[in-house]
Amino acid sequence: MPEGLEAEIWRRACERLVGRTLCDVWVDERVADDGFVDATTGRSVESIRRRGKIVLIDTDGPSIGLHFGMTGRVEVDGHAPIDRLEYASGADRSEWDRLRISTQPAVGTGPALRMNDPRRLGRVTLDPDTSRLGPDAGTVTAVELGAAFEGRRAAVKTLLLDQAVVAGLGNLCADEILFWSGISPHRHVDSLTADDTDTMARTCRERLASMLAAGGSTTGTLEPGLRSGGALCPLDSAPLARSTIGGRTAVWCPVHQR
DNA sequence: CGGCATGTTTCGCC
DNA sequence: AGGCGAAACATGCC
Repeated sequence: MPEGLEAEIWRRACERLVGRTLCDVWVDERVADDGFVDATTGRSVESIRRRGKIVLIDTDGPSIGLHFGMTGRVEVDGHAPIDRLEYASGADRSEWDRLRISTQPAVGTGPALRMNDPRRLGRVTLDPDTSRLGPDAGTVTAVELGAAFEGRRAAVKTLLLDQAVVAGLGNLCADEILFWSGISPHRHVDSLTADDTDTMARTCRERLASMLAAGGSTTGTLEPGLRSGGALCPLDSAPLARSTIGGRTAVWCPVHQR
């Protein structure tokens, strides 16, 4: 699940931690920065932010960075804002827990913040470096997108997934943006017109807002059920195409995406 | 068993 | 020098 939209859903859930003190911190040391427990225990939570796909929990000490990899998810006060992970195990085993933090005051039993990640590609960091992230996909402007593409030649799909170009897009949202922009994922950015980048930036803002309201990156028109093969384009009923671009599977409509 | 999965980093090759 | 593609990482599921 974890694209920028899921990070935003979890950021909102984490806001209820503001004002509390972190009193009991446990972390899987294989996914955390050295000294994480000592640096965070006893700190109080001041604010929650998000940059791209990273949730930042600001304390009166360091900021905690949560990155979710492919299968990470979060529970706050025992509540999971997103309970079913696409392309991940439906199980929820405690041995896959990577972070557990109890707070004072506590709400209910169990940890106030819990991150569970079967595949262990997620990371828990101290003061994560977000300086290389591009503009957020949810608010990106045509000017910003044009500037980010300047001097680049790679396939547009590859650049949309590059967090230094635009921050927050994952494989599903990138395909969704291209689908509604009418642009093939194979197009190289040096062939895009000003109209193309304008359409893409506007589509980013509109579709991401709509998908966030609907529940995240699986709620697009190009929903996961259409990605397996043999599905038809919801716009013109042409068979959808699949190919590998930038190491990821792209799904698109060869008829209306050019 | 082989292949694939909402992600990032690293390593060579231009 | 820096962009680019493939491989690596780690684990579960179909």
